[in-house]
Amino acid sequence: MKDNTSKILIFNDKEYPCCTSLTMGVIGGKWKTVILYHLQTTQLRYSELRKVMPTVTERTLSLQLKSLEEDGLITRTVYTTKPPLKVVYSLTDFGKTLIPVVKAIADWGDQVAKDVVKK
Amino acid sequence: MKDNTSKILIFNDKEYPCCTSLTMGVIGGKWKTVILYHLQTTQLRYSELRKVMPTVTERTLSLQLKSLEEDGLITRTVYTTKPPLKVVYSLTDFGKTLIPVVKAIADWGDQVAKDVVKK
DNA sequence: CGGTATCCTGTCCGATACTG
DNA sequence: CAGTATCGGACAGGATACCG
Repeated sequence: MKDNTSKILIFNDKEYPCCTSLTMGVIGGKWKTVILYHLQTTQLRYSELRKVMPTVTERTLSLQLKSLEEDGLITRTVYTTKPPLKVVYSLTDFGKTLIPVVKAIADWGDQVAKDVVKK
Repeated sequence: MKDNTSKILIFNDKEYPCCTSLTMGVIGGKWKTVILYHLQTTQLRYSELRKVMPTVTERTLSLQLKSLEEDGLITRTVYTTKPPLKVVYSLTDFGKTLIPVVKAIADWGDQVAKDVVKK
């Protein structure tokens, strides 16, 4: 029997034509996997994220963090009421389900890279 | 001892600040993982790729295929000299090293998706 | 300290028409 | 059959300055 239908996948009200494009919709973009990579084993403050990702702008980092939070992958916790603020980001349980994916992505990048040390 | 240097990763003459961003630079974008996903187990003709990816435009499919070919992940083989042409795309050995990554991405997408069948 | 606001740029990608 | 040419829109992301 011929199947003239096509299956659409849905996550957070967005439609995707393929399971891989769904995942890429969530962790795609230039910086999201980098953030998740650094949060794999430890929580980090905003300023610590900036240190390990020196080439991202504040605006972009802020937007990407907000997007990851909206998708339920990370949590933002504020530890002070008055400035100086202490804000910490960490993976949620749902975010932790992405660790195998992030590891696979990181490992492949490691293996194929020629690395160069810059001052 | 303090390390004031930062490591830059290089692949195909492009620089990346992190092993994950390198991989995303290669398989990022809206369609590349979808193409690799469909080529995992079998080679496909151009028209067959169009059939399994009905929502991508010809232009974009063509560009993404060329990009994947330039990065050495797929090969393009022409089987005829006169029209109608027969062109087949398949993973290279190097492209096959990405299969675990594509699988991890696809599996996660599968697990979190709610799927809907559309006419 | 941990962000926003504003502005601007590049690039990705879709629509459509045409070709070897 | 398997693409390319041309055009244009949307949006991701950078630069910089400022705010609670």
